[in-house]
Amino acid sequence: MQSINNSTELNNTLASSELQDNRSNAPVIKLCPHSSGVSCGSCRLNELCLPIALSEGEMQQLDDIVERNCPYKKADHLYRQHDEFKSIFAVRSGSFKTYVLSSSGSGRVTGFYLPGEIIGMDGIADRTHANSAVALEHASICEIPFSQLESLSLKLPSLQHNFFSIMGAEITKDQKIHTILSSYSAEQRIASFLLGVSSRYARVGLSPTRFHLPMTRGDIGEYLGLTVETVSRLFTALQKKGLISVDNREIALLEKDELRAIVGADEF
Amino acid sequence: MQSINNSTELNNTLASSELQDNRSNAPVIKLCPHSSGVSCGSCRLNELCLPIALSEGEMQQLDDIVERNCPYKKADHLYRQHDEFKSIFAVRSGSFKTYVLSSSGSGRVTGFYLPGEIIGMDGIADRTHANSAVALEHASICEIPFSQLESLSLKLPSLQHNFFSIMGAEITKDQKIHTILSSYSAEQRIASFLLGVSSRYARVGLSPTRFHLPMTRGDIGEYLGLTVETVSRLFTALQKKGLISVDNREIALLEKDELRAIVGADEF
DNA sequence: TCACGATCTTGACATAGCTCAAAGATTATT
DNA sequence: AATAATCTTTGAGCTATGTCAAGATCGTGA
Repeated sequence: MQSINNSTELNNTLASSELQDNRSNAPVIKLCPHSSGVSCGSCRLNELCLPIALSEGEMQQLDDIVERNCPYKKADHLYRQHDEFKSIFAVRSGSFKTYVLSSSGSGRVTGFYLPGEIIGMDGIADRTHANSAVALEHASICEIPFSQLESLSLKLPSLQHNFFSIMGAEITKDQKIHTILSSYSAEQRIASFLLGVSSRYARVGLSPTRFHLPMTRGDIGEYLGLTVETVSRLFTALQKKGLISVDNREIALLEKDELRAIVGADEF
Repeated sequence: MQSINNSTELNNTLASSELQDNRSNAPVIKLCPHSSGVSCGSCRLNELCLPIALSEGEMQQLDDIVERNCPYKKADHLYRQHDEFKSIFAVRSGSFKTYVLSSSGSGRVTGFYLPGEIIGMDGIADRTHANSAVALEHASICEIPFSQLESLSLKLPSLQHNFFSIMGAEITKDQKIHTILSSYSAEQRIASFLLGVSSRYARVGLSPTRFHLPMTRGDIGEYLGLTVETVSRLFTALQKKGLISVDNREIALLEKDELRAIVGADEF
């Protein structure tokens, strides 16, 4: 079966320079040097990320505080619940989920993060992460130490403005999920979820109609307040209706308008 | 029946000076003068609001951009969905709810805002309010024009820091509701909601065990993803168990520990 | 390559919470 | 004070989704 995964494509494209650099540096001392040829200025995501509309000089100053870490592999944690909050992270490639462990053991997924999106803002208020964040696949990130971001934001009005916007977008997104969880049927939740992933892939230049889901059905269920079984059944049902095609985690949206109709217009 | 409402007390205390000023100014031109004797420095909420830890001089600069508006009466809108975003608002007294109108007519409540809390951050990202905000009772607010807040934040590091924290707290709060909606039973949602309201009243110095709910059962239901009937039944059930006492909207939490046990420890 | 664990699917059944309905209580309006 | 409108409670039955169970499939590491 031929893969229609385009998330992995992006992943490779963006992370390859680092991966190669690291592999060729024989003596393992510092695997992920700060200067691995990647900079905000050269990053294809820079128009979607923190540096939007920054001048060359401003971007350079931001570059100086960004730490570009080793690639993460599946199941590696970026941080864990209750860890001290130090940085926020921009996803460069791959994907992450955030989750909380309920006292009853079972975790609940609170978010998925794709390239160009920012993780870690749950720790800003009380300096402690309220979630854990874990890679869903090979992934790379840019780490931005928060105290330095604050200092730099005082000097660069555009940066402060961008960060306010990014936090505002997170708030708007979370409130939208609130509405979804409090009033949508299972079918509406799944349709809305697929359309949401679609537009987030579109944002980074990937296909909005054919994509790979990096998360399990179980993750999706936890995120949407449904069980694995319900998620699975609905994928099957939407496929039978001809609105999507499902091949394991490869999804194609065949009838976007009908999906939109399911969630009830005024969205997407 | 004697009222155990203490929200109204706070309401009166905080808003009285303005109310009186306005009534005594015969010619109705500008009902709510900027200088009505209230300032951040003299506000009893200043330790919970934007000015936390600001110096005298800094607070004065913040004061200069704050607009203290006419009191709002029940059902008055602060802003409506799709309105241009211009300001954020600090609740000085009374309470508000935010809601979205689904295309199918019925609204969904996305939040409740009590004294000392900030409304309007849903508009920061795309300069348009994603919610409507409406007063649940007589209420007064401080309006902070966002562009001026941004400018001032560049000059006052503590103010920038506070606002980042406030936005971060909103994000953390929204993610917690996500967990509640995606995994709690109706009884857990109600218990969690009551404990949440309790600690928010405690924060502003009111009783955490006896309080008035400014919202209807219907509002609570929309907020928690339940129907009015379920909310009503659960209030009755919790009262029968002796955990709370309910007299219309006057609530007393009789067994907080048992309520905490219902939601499952590690909260509140 | 094989085998094991994780993930996914499907079925049968159970139930929490929804819907519909109607009456009582509270609040707002005239 | 009377009336209307809104809000709240309670009951009875229904249904969407959860639970439990069993197989099928996929991916991974030996």
